[in-house]
Amino acid sequence: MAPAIPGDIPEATVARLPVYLRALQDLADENLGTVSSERLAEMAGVNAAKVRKDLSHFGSYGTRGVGYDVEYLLFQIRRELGLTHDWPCVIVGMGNLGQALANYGGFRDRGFVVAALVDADRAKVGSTIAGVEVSHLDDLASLVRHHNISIGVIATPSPAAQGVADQMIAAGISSILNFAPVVLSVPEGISVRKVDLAVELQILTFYNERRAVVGSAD
Amino acid sequence: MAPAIPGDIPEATVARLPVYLRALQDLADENLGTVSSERLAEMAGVNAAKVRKDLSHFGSYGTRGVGYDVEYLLFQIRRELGLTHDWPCVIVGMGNLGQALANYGGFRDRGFVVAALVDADRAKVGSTIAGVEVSHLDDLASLVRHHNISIGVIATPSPAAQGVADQMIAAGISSILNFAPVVLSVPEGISVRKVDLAVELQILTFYNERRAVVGSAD
DNA sequence: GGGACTTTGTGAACGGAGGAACAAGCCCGT
DNA sequence: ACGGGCTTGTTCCTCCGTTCACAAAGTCCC
Ligand SMILES: NC(=O)c1ccc[n+]([C@@H]2O[C@H](COP(=O)([O-])OP(=O)(O)OC[C@H]3O[C@@H](n4cnc5c(N)ncnc54)[C@H](O)[C@@H]3O)[C@@H](O)[C@H]2O)c1
Ligand SMILES: NC(=O)c1ccc[n+]([C@@H]2O[C@H](COP(=O)([O-])OP(=O)(O)OC[C@H]3O[C@@H](n4cnc5c(N)ncnc54)[C@H](O)[C@@H]3O)[C@@H](O)[C@H]2O)c1
Repeated sequence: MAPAIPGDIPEATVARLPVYLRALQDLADENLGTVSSERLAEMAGVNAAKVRKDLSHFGSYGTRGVGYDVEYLLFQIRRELGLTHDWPCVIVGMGNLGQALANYGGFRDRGFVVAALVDADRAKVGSTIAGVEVSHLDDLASLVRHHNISIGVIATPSPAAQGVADQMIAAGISSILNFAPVVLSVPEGISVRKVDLAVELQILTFYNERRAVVGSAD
Repeated sequence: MAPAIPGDIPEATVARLPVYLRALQDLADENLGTVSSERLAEMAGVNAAKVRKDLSHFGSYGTRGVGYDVEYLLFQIRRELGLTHDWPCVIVGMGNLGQALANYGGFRDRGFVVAALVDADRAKVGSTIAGVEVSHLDDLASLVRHHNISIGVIATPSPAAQGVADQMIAAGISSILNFAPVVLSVPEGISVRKVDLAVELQILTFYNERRAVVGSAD
């Protein structure tokens, strides 16, 4: 899961940058010129010192006594995250989840363009979802090359996930977002992030159960 | 995001239990009687020592020289996670994502029963999704009481999320899984977990961009 | 029954992340 | 020009989590 050696930015910091980014976009929408680390921290749901330390990894973007320039900080974080250009993506597996993802406008808004949709089921190939035609898995490599895709989203059933990942990597994809509840094995240099909803729910039940026990002990 | 004081189990351990659980279920399906920490670690994608230390928090469930009894360990982890009984859930917001979630069989399989579906749009209320009738948001409290729901899933647009969360909490829900890209503020004692796909993608682009820079420097 | 082998459970070292606190630096009003 | 008041950038300390390494404990086979 942990991507190889990232440089010198702590992984925890990287994971927070998108949260700061979203908060800053809200501030920009309200035409706020500057923001203090305290306010930004509150919006992001973290500690103010953490915000300052995170941002200091990239240089001194703030002004003492004033705060951070919203627009400038937005630009810097976007640059750090590589969001200065769009990222073409391919979604593999156009079932329940794949279709919901394809129809979701929130990706496009943030610079993630659904360039291709892929399924192994010939019955689905040829149909159009969210304005994009569904291609067959066999064409994955040529789609990746043609659209210069570097991000792959896996929304297939679990048993197919590893095979799809292998094909993605063979085609040149280096970043994978995996929704199938399996641990993918990938070579060095490939980033994988996994979203597993059942895991999230199970973590919730752990604390729920604990609370019940502790609560009844009062 | 971090749930209050959980007892004495490290948060990181809790987050790994569901992963072990899934691996153990696979082993049980193959009729494997015992498993070593090393094999389990490999399946879960973690370090073997970590597996042993995690499991040791709950007592000595293994046998030296042999490993862990798969069935017994399954039972213990299920018990720890509070998965000995089903958990009724409510999904609020039956758009793209909400419908995909409602139709997803993987929840039911893991003991999460979609007991109620809710939307604010009167045009959607009354329709049936995955065998469950969609109710109006106004009926949330009575649904929660009637079905004894303790888990709420938020799949509404961002601006509605905080309001929905407040209503859930007022109705007695104590665990929330939030898909809207906002930081929810909730009182002490309420667990919230957030799934933000755009954040995941942005983390991937960070490392992708870095790799490109490092790669070209070779 | 005993010795070799396997694997757990845990003590200790290590590294990274979080938070408090403060000096340095900047703005503004006078 | 200068002092008062903010807010950053950073230092230091602490804590949590990871990993190594090994003794304890059990199995298996002869
Ligand atoms: N739907 C959800 O809300 C949800 C939630 C959590 C996790 N997931 C996970 O996401 C994955 C997809 O879920 P779903 O509900 O969309 O399933 P689904 O069965 O509705 O869709 C799966 C799709 O993948 C296609 N497919 C199968 N093998 C393929 C292959 N080798 N290459 C390309 N496409 C292939 C199928 O034709 C089908 O269209 C599953 O792993 C599931 O566990 C889904
Ligand atoms: N669709 C995806 O793949 C996806 C991916 C990532 C994140 N999200 C997030 O999930 C959320 C839902 O996305 P979507 O694509 O399903 O949106 P959508 O617009 O398709 O659906 C939203 C639904 O919520 C209902 N709703 C609005 N206000 C409500 C309220 N106060 N109470 C109850 N219901 C209400 C609407 O009637 C609608 O049915 C959004 O916050 C989105 O950012 C979605």
